[in-house]
Amino acid sequence: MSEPAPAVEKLIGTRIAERRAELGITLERLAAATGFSKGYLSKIENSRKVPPIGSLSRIAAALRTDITQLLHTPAEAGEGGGLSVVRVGERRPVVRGGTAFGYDYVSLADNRRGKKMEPFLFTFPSQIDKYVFFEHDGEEFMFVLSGRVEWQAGSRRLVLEPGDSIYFDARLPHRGRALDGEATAVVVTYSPKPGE
Amino acid sequence: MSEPAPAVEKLIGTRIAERRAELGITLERLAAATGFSKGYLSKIENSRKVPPIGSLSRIAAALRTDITQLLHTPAEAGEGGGLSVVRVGERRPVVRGGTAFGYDYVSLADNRRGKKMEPFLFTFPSQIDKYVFFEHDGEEFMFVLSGRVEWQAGSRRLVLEPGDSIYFDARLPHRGRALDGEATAVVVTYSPKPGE
DNA sequence: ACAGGAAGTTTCCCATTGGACAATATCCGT
DNA sequence: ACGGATATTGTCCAATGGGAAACTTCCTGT
Repeated sequence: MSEPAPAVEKLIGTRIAERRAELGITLERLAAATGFSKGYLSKIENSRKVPPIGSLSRIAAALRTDITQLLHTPAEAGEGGGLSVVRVGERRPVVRGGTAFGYDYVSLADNRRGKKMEPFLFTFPSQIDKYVFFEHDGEEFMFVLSGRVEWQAGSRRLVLEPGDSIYFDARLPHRGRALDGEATAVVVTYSPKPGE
Repeated sequence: MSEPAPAVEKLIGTRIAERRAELGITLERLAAATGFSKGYLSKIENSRKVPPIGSLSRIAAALRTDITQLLHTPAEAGEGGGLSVVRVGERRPVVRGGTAFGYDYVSLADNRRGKKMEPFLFTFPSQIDKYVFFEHDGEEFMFVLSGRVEWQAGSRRLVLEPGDSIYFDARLPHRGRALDGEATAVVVTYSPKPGE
């Protein structure tokens, strides 16, 4: 039986070793910090043992890193993936939602999975069908390109002019509309969930 | 010894269950896809068992997710403002870096911790001191406001005009410069690390 | 050159755990 | 109530996490 073994696990050891080198600390010090024996840690770094999640978490903490850093995806998403360009003329209106809530917006990146941020070009029309609040996990950034936008987030209500930007926790109920005529803005959202 | 144990592991099960619900597939189908028994998977979802990294990786693959998604530490810190506005006139040049590399850029959000995205207003000058590549963890989004920018990411080199945008894996070595005169762009970076 | 040591590796071993299997429980629709 | 799906739980053996300590290198001083 062949082991195709893309083996995320093989990398963990190297990552830990690299990180420890960065910090310039010895195996023994790491052992003291984590509570593991230096022998065990050595085996881990050389990929002879794979720690369970809990242990890896302790190690990550001792190395002042996040556990996800140590698990960093193997194949560096290389060509094809990794990059997406959207030209002015190539913008495609977002399928889901679209103009549904009275806003027009187009996606500024293709829909490849694993993306951490979701960029949109928003157009606030002069009239909005349903002026409702949005409230979702994650964080949101908006940069006003043109027009004036009245923005409400939480208890605050403010008017944003071109060039103004705002960053907020998307769990705050928020909504916005153009004050006179139309307004456009670049909006980037971050969402902890995979997406979809 | 008491176990303070914030236990990242408790969350894994829930994450998997949620993700499986999203996909609308049954335990049995997941069992078939992963090669594990449905009984075992059930225990995992209920946090009665914690899978080792390799197994978790297989599960993540079957759920068409990344392993890091399943381990992602939950929402930390809620309030404390949750909102920050930067007016056109109030932009402050970023301290670290600043014009160091030949680029001018100002932060478009204050430096509160825990922020997931980091928005900047970039100005590409006509002359750049050191035209070096950047390469860091995370992802990056750029929306060109004015001027023409020659951008290189990985092996690709392209010219972006106002309104064009690009999204890419920041591990790809990347750099950019204004083609004629000056150029400005909104740049938003996402970095998996807490900070620094 | 040799003695001391610090950092890292490997061997040996056992207590713990991963994970299959089958039985049981829960939730439908008819 | 009965059947058929899906989910949970108890049992149990093989696999593994992980410690203790011996064994390497590679210094640095005398």
